[in-house]
Amino acid sequence: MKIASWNVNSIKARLEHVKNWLEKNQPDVLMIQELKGLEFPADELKTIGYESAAVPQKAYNGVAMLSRHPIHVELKALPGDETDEQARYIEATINNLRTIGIYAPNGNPVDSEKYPYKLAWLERLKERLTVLRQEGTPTVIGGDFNIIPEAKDCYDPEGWKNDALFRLESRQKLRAMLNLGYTDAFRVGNGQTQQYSFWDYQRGAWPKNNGIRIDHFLLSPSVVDRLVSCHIDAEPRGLDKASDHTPIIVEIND
DNA sequence: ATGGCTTTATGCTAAAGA
Repeated sequence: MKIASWNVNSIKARLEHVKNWLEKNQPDVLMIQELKGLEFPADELKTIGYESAAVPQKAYNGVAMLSRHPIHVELKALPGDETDEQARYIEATINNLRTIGIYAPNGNPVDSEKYPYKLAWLERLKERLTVLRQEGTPTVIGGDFNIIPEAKDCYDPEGWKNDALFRLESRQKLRAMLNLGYTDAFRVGNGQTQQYSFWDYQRGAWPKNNGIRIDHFLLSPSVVDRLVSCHIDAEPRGLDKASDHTPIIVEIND
């Protein structure tokens, strides 16, 4: 089973890229982040073989789950705060596997209310993952975590040390989730390699390879045992009118 | 350079992203 995640930075602007990538790579599941609008092209995706479930929001955020298999939606919001209206979470069951797609808050600037919102959101995510671990539910959680796990995941760790994506509090939230028993799938088979999933549109970040690794897959223990591979496909970042993120793909045995 | 691109909004400038 091949599961992918991609922050597309507007599904409307990136639909052709997404369709082309799906037809070439044929994943069983694609988690999409940053739909950036209320319209979702479910019919068009259906014509190329993908069911979909979307949690859209006007102008900002928005996540979706695409699958070649039936999707049973479990949750369309992250539990723990009824007042949170930002579309950042979708949880489903596909092929007896719990699949969760997330778009974690950015959190910048760190002296604004956005940073405590980010940390509180990540704490709620940790609480949800705790429940799933206690249940023993086989789980794959993927998406844009907006967290740089370690220095080797950033082209300039010193320059990023006070950014919300690399601040110690943000990294501690990710580590707390790993400490529940989840595994960063990318680091299982890629050793100490420096690979990135995001390159800024500005300052020639892509041609200079000034990237950061912020899109991740976390696997519960029984799913790690089935892990075949996890890789980042940088090719779509080089396309004309590209998203600033590129897909990450995890493959697990059936 | 507290933002050099890119996208959405019923726009003609602002907000958000990371």
